[in-house]
Amino acid sequence: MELNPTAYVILGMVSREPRSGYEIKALVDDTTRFFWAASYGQIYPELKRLSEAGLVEGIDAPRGDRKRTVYAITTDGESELKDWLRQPPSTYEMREEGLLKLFFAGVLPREEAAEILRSMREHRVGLAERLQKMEPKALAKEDPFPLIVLRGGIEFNEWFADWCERMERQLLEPAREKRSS
Amino acid sequence: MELNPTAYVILGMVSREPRSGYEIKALVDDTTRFFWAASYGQIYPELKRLSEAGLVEGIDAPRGDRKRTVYAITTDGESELKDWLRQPPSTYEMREEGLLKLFFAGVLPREEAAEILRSMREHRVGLAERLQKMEPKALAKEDPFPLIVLRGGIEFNEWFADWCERMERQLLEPAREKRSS
DNA sequence: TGAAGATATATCGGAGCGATATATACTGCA
DNA sequence: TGCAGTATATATCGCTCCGATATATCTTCA
Repeated sequence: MELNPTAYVILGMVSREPRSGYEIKALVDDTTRFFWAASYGQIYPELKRLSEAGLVEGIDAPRGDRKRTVYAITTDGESELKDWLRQPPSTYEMREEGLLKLFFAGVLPREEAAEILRSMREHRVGLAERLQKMEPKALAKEDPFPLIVLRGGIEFNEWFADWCERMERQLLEPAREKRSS
Repeated sequence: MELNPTAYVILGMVSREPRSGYEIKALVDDTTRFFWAASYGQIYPELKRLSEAGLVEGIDAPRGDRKRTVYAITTDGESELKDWLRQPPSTYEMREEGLLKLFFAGVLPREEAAEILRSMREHRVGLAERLQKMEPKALAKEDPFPLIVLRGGIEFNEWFADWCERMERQLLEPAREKRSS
């Protein structure tokens, strides 16, 4: 079975209980978005494909007169999800405009280069706080893994913020030798 | 001036000396790729646009009979680059299949969930080593910023590897209470 | 009653990325 | 000398992804 990672996000999101495309999107935006996003343009077509492949099953679940389809994982879908979880992860990407700017910061005066690090730090501090506010919700669930991942995110952002602070200090400190570890 | 970040990668890469599209691509693959990639399909069209906008200047620089164009930054290009560097960074993305798998690892037995963390750790250790091998080259340049960024990458991967190790231990350690900070 | 916001599905355009096509030039070695 | 393999150089295609938006119905509450 050849599925893209987005398909597995969906399988994972419906693996505990059936959900609509809209609910999946909202859940993704609230949880995995920080390391794996998904848009409507991916979710709805993918739900159709997964349904045709027999990995999920669409169930009519209207709310009032507005029609609504929730998708439940099938036994085939479950084993597909588990097979994927057992493979070593293969996709790792990062896009960080801050690091890019820092990389080219040699064309700026030192003080302006330090400003890049200040912006980066501020952003990471804010992110860590935002994630911290999500902890109670994750703590309330019985599945411990979302909480582990969330705490990893918090720790990562705190590490990053700290690194920015240290690099800023190093940059502004009265230059002795040019560089030393 | 409305430019995408890739355009600024190019401006940055030609800001010290003129380079061909091929050289820019090779440089990106050797340096910024870990936090900002660029493909031929972006670079060559973008060089044309930047040239038309007067931010870079194409110069014929054939090697033997094979034609070749190197691009030099113009004064307009320089101030455009600096303006961009002075804006706070706005793009931050991460795609980490490992964290995604960990997020859903609750459907697996504990030992198999720990295996995800082992794969992730192994990958990060390898990455840190790869980056470490690039240090001498970065140290040889007089611009300190690529070195700072490189060392940040090393430290990040080491932090990540360490986190994976700690989480694996926590996962396998004789479960007392379900969770505690 | 009616405006605002939430739920629900669908689709479009643009950007990014990997892969590949096409040529020429250099390098090593049989 | 021949030639195979690799490096240089430019160009392009198809796919995925993402943000934005369109459309419609439902709920809330002033």
